Amino acid sequence: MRLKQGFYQKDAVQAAKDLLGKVIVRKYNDKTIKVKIVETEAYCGAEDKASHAHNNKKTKRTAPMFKKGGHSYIYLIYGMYYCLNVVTAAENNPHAVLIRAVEPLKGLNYIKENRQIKSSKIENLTNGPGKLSQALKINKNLDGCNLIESDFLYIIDTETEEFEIENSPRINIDYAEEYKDKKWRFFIKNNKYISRS
DNA sequence: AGGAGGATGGACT
DNA sequence: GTCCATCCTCCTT
Repeated sequence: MRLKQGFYQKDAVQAAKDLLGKVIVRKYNDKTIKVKIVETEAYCGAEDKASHAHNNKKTKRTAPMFKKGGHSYIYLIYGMYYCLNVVTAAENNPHAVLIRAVEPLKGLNYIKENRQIKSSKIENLTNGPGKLSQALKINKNLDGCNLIESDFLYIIDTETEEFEIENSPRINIDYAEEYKDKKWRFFIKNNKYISRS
């Protein structure tokens, strides 16, 4: 079942944990890809120095973070890769969850098609934020889209096996001063598709 | 198993 | 001009 508006009306830390095990559905050109979320990071409102929306900084790029929970926030990083975030909490409270790694469930052939790499290891296809965006053909066109209504990108809840959640500091946010040690990265314990241990 | 180097572009000072 | 919520390949231990 598709996650509804209510699911997203919570702070990013809670949402980052709740999103683990949920399934992202991506459709384009009559193709369907499904992947399970196995690793996330929470970026928490105006106080969080790691967040693009620190001090409520609202620009063309960060505007989607200020939307009501349940929208996407997609930005270009290092000139080459896109990162997919799920906006949470209330309108004008810029919380978002970065999807850092996913596990392929359906459409593996399409994922391989979208990811041209030498390595043939399945784990290397979607175990990082830039990788999974490439695998799912995620780009600026999907920035700010409504995950409750979109036919191209949304998240569903399915029967999943029990799992344990581990946490750690977030990746590559050395600039965030006292916020860089917050353990706001969450991942499924022992899952082989996480970006790093 | 881990580091160097490069690719590449938008946002911001 | 500098900084990035990154990744890939090739190289040395």
